[in-house]
Amino acid sequence: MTDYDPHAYPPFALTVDLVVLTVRDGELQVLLVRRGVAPYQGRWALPGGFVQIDEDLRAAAVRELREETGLRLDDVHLEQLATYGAPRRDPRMRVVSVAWLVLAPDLPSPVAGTDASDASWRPVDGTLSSGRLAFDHASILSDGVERARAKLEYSSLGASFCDDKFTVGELRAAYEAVWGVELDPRNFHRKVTGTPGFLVETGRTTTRGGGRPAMLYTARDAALNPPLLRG
Amino acid sequence: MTDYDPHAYPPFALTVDLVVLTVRDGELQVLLVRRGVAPYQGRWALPGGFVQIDEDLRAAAVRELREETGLRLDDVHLEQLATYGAPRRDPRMRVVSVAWLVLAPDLPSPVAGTDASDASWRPVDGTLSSGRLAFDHASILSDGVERARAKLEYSSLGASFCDDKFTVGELRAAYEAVWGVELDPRNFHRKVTGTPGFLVETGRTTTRGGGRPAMLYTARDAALNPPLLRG
DNA sequence: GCAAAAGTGTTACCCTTACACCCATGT
DNA sequence: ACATGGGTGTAAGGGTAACACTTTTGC
Repeated sequence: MTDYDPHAYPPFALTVDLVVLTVRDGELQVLLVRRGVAPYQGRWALPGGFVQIDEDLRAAAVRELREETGLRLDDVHLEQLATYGAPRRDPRMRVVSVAWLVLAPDLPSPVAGTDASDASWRPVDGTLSSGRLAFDHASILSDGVERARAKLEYSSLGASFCDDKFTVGELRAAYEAVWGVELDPRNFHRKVTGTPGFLVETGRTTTRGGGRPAMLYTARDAALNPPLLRG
Repeated sequence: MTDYDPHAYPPFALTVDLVVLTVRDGELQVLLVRRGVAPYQGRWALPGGFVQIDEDLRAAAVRELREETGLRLDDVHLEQLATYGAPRRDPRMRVVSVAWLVLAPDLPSPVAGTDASDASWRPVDGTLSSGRLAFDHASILSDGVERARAKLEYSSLGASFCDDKFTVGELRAAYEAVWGVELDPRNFHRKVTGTPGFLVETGRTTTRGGGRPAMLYTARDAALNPPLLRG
């Protein structure tokens, strides 16, 4: 960082944009809002908004997540994706946007408590191929999907697409939707249950989905992340 | 992105910071500049500077790379790392910084054409353990090193630490320095030469380093990236 | 009983690892 | 001749992929 004249630095507008991914109806979907004003009026866009001047970047992402999607941080995985700042990406003024990747389970009440006038889940494939998103959001979405696909290979993030308690079959369905492939149920089961630190048995089983009762798992061992002090 | 009042958005100062890594003397080193003014006067910091109001983010990183380190984009690998924007990360005002990761070969003229008053290569290990970098630059450096170590596992980026033409032994030395491990020369050779699209033989050999002449390779096949139109 | 999904066993294959061994140069 | 690093051969072990088979439910 170099010296500077505190009265002469150029001012930038700063936003956060959210790539909120989930698995619905067996396919990867993204949460989009419809723009009510120009530019790109009527077009679909990623949810997002301006960062407040005393607000942490992650806090801004969490706030927009709550305001525009009704999701809470406890429910989802949130990580920084990248920052987009081409000079003309917003035709009105210089806006730099820090994009965040959110992986969310399929929610019982889709997009509850939404701030935006019109928000809905849309299939990622059709959205990207139609090329009709506002601003550079198609590029951001593409990067987010690529990141999600890559991270599922070397992390336990796939569980972020599942509910609190889930079966191995439900987890496999999430992977199949994100990657667009079919996985062998037997080998997938052995792999995820055999990887230490990935799944934790709850001791409970379920028959939702039919067939033989399946063990329910959680993604992390709650005992390893105790709720701070307990008394 | 939501609606906004174009006269009411909060203004942010925007900088780029560079994590420039190289391998020197068999260890991973980072390029640091010494701050001449408060705050953190006299402390080491990452090179960087303000983004101009009509400048692309990557262009700002490339400009700072040239101004502060004398490196050209042709010589190095450059990728966005992450964006840091904690409200008090700069005690004077709200500054958000887009950090970039640069992987550079060990240069014959170290840090030529430097803009900063005092710049030098410093071992990463000692720098991180001393905890004396300005601002949140220790955190940025730590993230950059982690990214570099991770990417070497599933990409051919290790060659970014080598000169234009290099031997398998030189490439192995780069991996050993970044990871801090010893690799079996025989198996390493088989692996990198056997991975399609990683190395391209030049047909030339060298005896620098002693021993039997070693084949010289380049990282990419120039024929696959033709200089646009040629005829 | 039958369909459906869960879960186990088994085997072939591939990639990694460890290390014996040979090659081609400088001194 | 010898040291030095380059490069090949080979065999053991671990993980993956393919698939036969058993288990336990709902209907």
